[in-house]
Amino acid sequence: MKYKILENPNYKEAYELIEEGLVKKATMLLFACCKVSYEGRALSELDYGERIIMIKPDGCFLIHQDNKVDPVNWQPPKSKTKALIKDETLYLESHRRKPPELLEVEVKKIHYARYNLIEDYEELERAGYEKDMGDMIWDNPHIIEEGFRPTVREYATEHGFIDILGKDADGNLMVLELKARKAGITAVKQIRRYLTDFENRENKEIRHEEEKQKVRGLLVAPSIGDDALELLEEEGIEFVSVEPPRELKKDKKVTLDAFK
Amino acid sequence: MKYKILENPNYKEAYELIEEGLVKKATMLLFACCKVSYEGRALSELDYGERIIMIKPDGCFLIHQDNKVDPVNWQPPKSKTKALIKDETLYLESHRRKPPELLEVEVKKIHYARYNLIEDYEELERAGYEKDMGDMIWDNPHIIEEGFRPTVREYATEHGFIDILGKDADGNLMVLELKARKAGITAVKQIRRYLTDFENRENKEIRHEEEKQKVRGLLVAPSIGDDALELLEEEGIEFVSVEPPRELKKDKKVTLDAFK
DNA sequence: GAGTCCATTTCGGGG
DNA sequence: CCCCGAAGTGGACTC
Repeated sequence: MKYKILENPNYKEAYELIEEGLVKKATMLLFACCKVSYEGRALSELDYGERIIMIKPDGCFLIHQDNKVDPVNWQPPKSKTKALIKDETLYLESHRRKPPELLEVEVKKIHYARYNLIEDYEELERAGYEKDMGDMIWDNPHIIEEGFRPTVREYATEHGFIDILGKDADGNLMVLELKARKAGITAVKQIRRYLTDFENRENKEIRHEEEKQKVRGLLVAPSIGDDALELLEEEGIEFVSVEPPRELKKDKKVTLDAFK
Repeated sequence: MKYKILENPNYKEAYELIEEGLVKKATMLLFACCKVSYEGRALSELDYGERIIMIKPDGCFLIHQDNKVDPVNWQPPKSKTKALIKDETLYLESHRRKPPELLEVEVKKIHYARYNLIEDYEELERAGYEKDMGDMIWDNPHIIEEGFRPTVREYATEHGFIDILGKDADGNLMVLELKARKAGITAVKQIRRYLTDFENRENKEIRHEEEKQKVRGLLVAPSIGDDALELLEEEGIEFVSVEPPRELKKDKKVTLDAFK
């Protein structure tokens, strides 16, 4: 059987449904009045109230209140769920090994319980992220400026990775920091630190070869905040406005499929 | 009526339940085969598959696949949900004004729909966070060392806020950075920047008054990573091991209630 | 396994 | 309203 549903089951019926759902690696949905305690990376208690509990076949355990996007308590994938009865009361436990974390649910009244073997073979197609911007600029460097030639992506410095490193038409080094959303002051500081690192390295390794080579810092983002703009100008860093690409791979596939 | 439940409703019945649930500001739970598209801060598409949809009275709209803690698509609180029928098909839309974001769900088959007016008046009680650590140290400064006197919390510097500022028994300034979890290299760098800021200010404003006053940087965390420890020793910053307090306010309340 | 960084981060607090 | 920073961040990717 691919699913089972119970309305207002008693604790024993609910227990059996949950055990069955766990064995079948089904997705479970409970609506119940419960009390929750968590101990692990932190510690929490939640007194009795009606909540929605979701248990997924990957081991996720979610408890949702009637507000917020995030669950009030949860366990991540690969956690082990157990159901048990003690003193005529149903308890649920979700246990994580590393780091050790335990979520305990005391179920006072269960209004609804179901499990389903869910059929979903699709994955989310996304666009408009920093990585997409990087891809686009790598393939179309003229977006930044004519003559720009990107050479390295994710170039490692002491303080982190430079998104794109390259040279301009005059052979000057260019350090590009990409942001898919409005850039803030932190992004400017980030570039400044990269530049410092890079210029230090410059002085040590390359300066003697190409004395007049400059290092240009560029912040590439759809827009920039006022305070960030101020700091950027002080620091002599440049800003280039680029929108993150809003094209799904699926759309590209369609184009490619046209050749078949 | 405080709830309504439908098994395998047709698109029209489901539509009516959802409309009713929206009017009553109920919490809704749908299990349906659907296709999802999102456009807003980013862009995404998700082809047909069975998912769990949760609509909360605060305007949250969640779509969960059968894995992961996070929903595959969502809208935050205060979003406006609409249901509509077009070509004998049920559509759900969740719209956010600022920033403009739209989530569209085309419902191919609805297996289950319910709404409930949820009764939950409890809030999560938590402990073991950075703020709790700050409270504890503020109230019990000897945890750091004998003679330590905290003076300011969240002291503003150019690069951010110093968690706790104070003086030691000899009158030296102490800059405390708190971490509720294992401290990494970033925490050490953070302190180093605070110290730089602070010493600059020192030189300008205070140095002439108290020439021999030192500034001590302290990283306060339950533990520290190897690489972070190395940098910390190089920088002459001190490490103090403190576990975040694991006591819930409720426990304190119980103590207080004993006086009534 | 640990470290690093992005995210439609979410969420809460302060100005 | 925006800005800032913590979070049981989660999740993907690299080493």
